[in-house]
Amino acid sequence: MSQELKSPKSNDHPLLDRSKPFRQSLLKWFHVNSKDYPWRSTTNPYEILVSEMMLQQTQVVTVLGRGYYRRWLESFPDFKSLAAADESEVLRVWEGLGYYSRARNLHKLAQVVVHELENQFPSEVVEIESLPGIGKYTAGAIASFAFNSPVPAVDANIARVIVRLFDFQERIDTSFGQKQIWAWANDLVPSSGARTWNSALMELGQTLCKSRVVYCEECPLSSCCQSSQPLDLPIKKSKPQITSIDEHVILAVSKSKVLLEQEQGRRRHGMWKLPSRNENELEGSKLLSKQKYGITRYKVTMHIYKSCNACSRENEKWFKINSLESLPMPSPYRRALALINEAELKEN
DNA sequence: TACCCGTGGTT
DNA sequence: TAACCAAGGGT
Repeated sequence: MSQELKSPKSNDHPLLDRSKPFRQSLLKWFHVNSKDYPWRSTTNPYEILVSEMMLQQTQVVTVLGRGYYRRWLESFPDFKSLAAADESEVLRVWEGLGYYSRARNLHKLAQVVVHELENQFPSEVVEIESLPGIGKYTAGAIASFAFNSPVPAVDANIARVIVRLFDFQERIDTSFGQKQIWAWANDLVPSSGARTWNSALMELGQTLCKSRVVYCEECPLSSCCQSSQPLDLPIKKSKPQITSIDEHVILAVSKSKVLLEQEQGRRRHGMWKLPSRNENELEGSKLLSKQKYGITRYKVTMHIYKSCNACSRENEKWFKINSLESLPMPSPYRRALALINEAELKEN
């Protein structure tokens, strides 16, 4: 193969020859422009872990602006309280953030820390990565942010910055591409001050070196950036096409109770939803509403029918309407339940 | 490796 | 406005 890993450590790259002023330039910029996130003002591994799990594939504005981070720490302030909680309660606090396996993994992780590690979160990046729900990025992030360990942590922001800095003209969503980026990140990270370094690199990607907009005039690294067309990088395989599908569910209300079904599969496992029915069972049922929502690569049209004589099937259960708030429920069904008032009126 | 997993902000 | 995509990880 023509794909050879470039090794900046061997000083064969012009960028690394100037590594010292290069670093100082970024750190100076960060000192002036860094944002005041709550997870940046702590070195508590638990609080940093929670932020990293929440921020996977999720924007800062969602985690902070919609109160998820604050509510989580109020509900589960430490490993012990999280380990002791019911999964249902854990999912309820996570509700609306999506990718619910993150919450279940975080729950499991807390139980491992409390019951197997004597409530002591590991400081070695290899041990951190062995915990449930923790991959290479999150392990590096926690090791550097909480313990200031000199390790890289490559998220989408840092990958984009590095790829443009070195003008890497190959796909990054391959094992080779990933190895190259991590090798560069590893060579860039300073032996002391990794916490600030990784934060700075990340924030550069978040604010100036963005995916579809760049502000090179303001960038502290513009003088050593190798890319002439930054918006063409990084190179990835195009995303799969969106498929439209239909979903048929019932809103069954009786005696101030509503019938719900608990998800069993890999998707939204353990959460409650409006029960699914085959379309042919619903002939004659009144269609209350059609609501669209997206999930992964699907655009779903949810058809909601009023059901007058539904019976509970496997994994289905009646809940008092005034108890629904404590159940974990995916957002589309939470919205659909607003129809209850309307449905009840028609029942009476 | 390719695909799966949610949701909502941004362009 | 629809497409893009965000502090990724698991299988």
